[in-house]
Amino acid sequence: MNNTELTLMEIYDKLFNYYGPQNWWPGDTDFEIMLGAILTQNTSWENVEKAILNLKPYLDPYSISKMDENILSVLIKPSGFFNVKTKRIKNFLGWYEQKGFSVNVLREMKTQDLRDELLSVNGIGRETADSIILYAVDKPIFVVDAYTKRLFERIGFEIPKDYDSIQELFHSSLETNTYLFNEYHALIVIHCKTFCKSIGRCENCFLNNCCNFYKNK
DNA sequence: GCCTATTCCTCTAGAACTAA
DNA sequence: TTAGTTCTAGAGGAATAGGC
Repeated sequence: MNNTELTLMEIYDKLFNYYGPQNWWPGDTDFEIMLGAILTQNTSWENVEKAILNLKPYLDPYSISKMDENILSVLIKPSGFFNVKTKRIKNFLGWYEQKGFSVNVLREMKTQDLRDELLSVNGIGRETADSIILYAVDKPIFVVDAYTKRLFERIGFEIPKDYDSIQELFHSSLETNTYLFNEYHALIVIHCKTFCKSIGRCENCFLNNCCNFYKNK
């Protein structure tokens, strides 16, 4: 149910036509993407890039898993929450080691099983788990974040409160396609950073003619 | 057991203020 | 008036505590 005449696919087309392909996630390796998914929690991507730059000489799971926690926390300091994130990275690597540090092992798992296992790791929540599954493991799962809720609520969709219900809304409305989910989430992020900020820049937004938030201003 | 509110910690954007 | 600096509120995901 929604209060807009547009479908989720039509909104995707509008975003894609305006911004073009985003080709996320910005990482050189699958492992870098996984780390980035943890480091980007509560932080802007610019600061994550600084932390990843510090980690570049050690960017393989073996090196990071052996690294002293104090050193790791210093290296990831630019991304904020460095003490918390150090523990989360170590927890994740403890789980990843059981998989032989192999992304191919993850690819062979059923998506739901993989997600359940990731969520059982202390420090990995829904958004982080889904980001890893979509962008590092290349499995089709829609990543929901605060931008997603804000954008579609403003447009006029009746967005459920809980994460899984929002995700189900997208899964049931869109083709199950890794590239589509990848691009859609990236486009939502860039749109919310450009126009649909907490204080919206609606006057210049190309979606304002179909946005309830703008019409009711 | 499930749901909600609070806490954690740091950065950023924007507002407010000061000095030239 | 402008430029530079300082201050403040808000954003962000996950864990945890507390209430139902």
